[in-house]
Amino acid sequence: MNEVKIGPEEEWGKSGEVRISDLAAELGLTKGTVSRALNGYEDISKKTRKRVMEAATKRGYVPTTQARRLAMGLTETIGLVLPPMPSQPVNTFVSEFINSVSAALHLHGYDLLVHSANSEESEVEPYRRLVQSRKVDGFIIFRTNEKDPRVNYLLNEGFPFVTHGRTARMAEHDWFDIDGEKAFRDATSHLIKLGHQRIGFVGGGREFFSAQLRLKGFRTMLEECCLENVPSLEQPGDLTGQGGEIAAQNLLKQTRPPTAILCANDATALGVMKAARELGFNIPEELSVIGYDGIALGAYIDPPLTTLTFSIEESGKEMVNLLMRRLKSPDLPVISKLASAILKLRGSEGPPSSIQNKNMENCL
Amino acid sequence: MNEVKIGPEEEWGKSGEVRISDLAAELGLTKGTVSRALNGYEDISKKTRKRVMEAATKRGYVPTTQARRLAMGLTETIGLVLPPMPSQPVNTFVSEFINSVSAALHLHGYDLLVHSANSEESEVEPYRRLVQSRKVDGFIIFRTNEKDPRVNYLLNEGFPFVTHGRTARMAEHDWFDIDGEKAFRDATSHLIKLGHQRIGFVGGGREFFSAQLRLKGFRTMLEECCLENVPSLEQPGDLTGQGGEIAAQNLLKQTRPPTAILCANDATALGVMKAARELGFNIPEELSVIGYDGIALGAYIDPPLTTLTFSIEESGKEMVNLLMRRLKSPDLPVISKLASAILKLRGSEGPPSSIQNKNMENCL
DNA sequence: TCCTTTCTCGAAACCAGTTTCGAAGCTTTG
DNA sequence: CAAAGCTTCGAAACTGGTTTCGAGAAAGGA
Repeated sequence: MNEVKIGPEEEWGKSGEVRISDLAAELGLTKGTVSRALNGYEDISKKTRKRVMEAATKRGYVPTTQARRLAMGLTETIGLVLPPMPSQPVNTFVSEFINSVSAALHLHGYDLLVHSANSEESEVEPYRRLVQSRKVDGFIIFRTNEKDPRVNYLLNEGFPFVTHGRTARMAEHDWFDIDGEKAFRDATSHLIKLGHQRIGFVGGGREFFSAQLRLKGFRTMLEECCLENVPSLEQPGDLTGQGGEIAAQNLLKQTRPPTAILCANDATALGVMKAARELGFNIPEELSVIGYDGIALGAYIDPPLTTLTFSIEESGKEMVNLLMRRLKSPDLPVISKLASAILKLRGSEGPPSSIQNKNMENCL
Repeated sequence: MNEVKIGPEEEWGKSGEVRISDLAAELGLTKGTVSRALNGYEDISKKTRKRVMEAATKRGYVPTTQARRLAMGLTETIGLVLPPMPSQPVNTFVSEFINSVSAALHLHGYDLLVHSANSEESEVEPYRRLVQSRKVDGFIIFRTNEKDPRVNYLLNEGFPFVTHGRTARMAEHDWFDIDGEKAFRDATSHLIKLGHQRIGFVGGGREFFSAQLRLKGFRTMLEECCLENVPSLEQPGDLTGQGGEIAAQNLLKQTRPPTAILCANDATALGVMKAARELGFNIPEELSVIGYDGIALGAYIDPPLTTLTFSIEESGKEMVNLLMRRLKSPDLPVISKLASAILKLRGSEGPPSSIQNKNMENCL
């Protein structure tokens, strides 16, 4: 019974050793009164409130989070499960994203619980565990697939979450995404205006919905400009540097190689540039390359990589906003937000060596 | 009073809606008995234990984490505060590290709470808040400074933590580090063996202890090989690409520019390479460059960046091991672990164009 | 002055678990 | 057959807070 412990002045140097009951005993009040005084209830006299707050400050009293959350029935924690990392991670999206999400959550009094996926178990298993043990109130999901088991599971549970990226069921959940389709229309258009007519695309694999949308943007713009869509110029890719290398070899060894290659991400673009160098293609004179992600490193290579970039910080903020809204009012209609990427010209693209844009004039 | 609710078979589809009291009521037992049965206490008959466990499985009962942790007086959570990000982050250390730490913690039943530092407040503030609100049992700290306020605060509080990197008070806390001094001795030695005699160093600023140790390794090896330590060849740097550019300009515009530059990290090295290109230095023929960090991207640039690399996964695991040991037995003596980096030759270094290694023979 | 209203706080329930203690009931022993 | 010892479980306290309810005191109105 330490409720009665009003001993002599002990050292209160160490943080977090004062309980609400200690404070109450010291002030001759009950726990409930102290709690209400600190939480701004109206039924506490000004005098008492002041007395309580001063004592709390003096003693460095901070309520124990676990207890508060248990009593209030919430976790104030958002879960983020890291998808399995590529063995050679190239971009800093994840850390920037975590940073931004964490900062935004903090403004709302929420914590970020980061969990790593174990590649040996099902993709949804970490989510299931976090839901069942009630460790989190909601999830931030990124790198969505078109058919995403995580999304299916959480929708089925009725558990709050927001995705970075669209899914087949995007009408049923809040999401934030970058308009990759428009981004690739822009990039394709830029290349066509430079005079390119044979443009390759690398990386439209089935893995990620976003990569498919980028491919779609590419195709759309080709069509709009009356350029033929050559299947052999579309190479799948696993969104890694190595995948880019292989795809570039397939493209550049063709009888009529493309004069420009669009890549679904920067890692791929780096692989493409490497393979191009090895095959003797000068960039950008003989081959233009454009990536997607806006990695900072792209500015330091030779030539600097032209890329599509977007604000990761904004992504994180927006997603947190969507999620907070959902937590406050679970029954609100689903909303989504589409942000745009901008083409950052750095030098890895230029007009093709031999400009022959007769077709274009016919069309436009 | 849902203790008595033994209604007809309802759907138990949604996860986490069964409380221990529901289970107890259904079985005609008390909460305490059910709890003891599930937690392997000896004073429960085999029959009862089996009955309880089967019911728990059938109903999908999973104890509520918050309640369990409150009752047991622990948080089972480790805090990791992200230092302010460089505006142009280049390396993927943070995400890989988080991934590895999180996975390792999970094996011990611990969660990872990731917090971002707010640049407007003191560096220790996030730590103070997490300690006071008792949200974590310990910390993982990385990117230490020699005099590190975070370390000072936690040591003063007697709060458990492990650092990635050494500090001035390393004798007082557990730490893990990469032997950067040895790494740079190796790298310097490698350059000297190739014939370099004027070697520059970029990035030994005061910010990070580790960068100082790298500089120390560089100096030590110069001395061992009887090479003069030329102050103008040591350029400070802020460990960013831009810092590397500026430093390289300072080095390469000198009357007698170095034939090789060692960089305290890869971001710096990329900046150095960029500046060198712009000043017309061919790499590696006219200038060798070596970095530190082993970023995957280094393999894709031209020439591929030679760098010092280490296992981030091992770092994470080891740090978690150290921290778990500390949490179990707070009074054990401080221990530390030093891992080594290996020189990954990729092509950005080679013999200097004009070899003149007369001095070396004198010495060795 | 007495009754009603308002202010202020204590008491107790509650969140969902864990753990200690003691008391039945059964078995073993002398 | 009684005393002693086990086995097994219920009861209750405990973790550290929050919140509801109601009672006593002070203030206001008739």
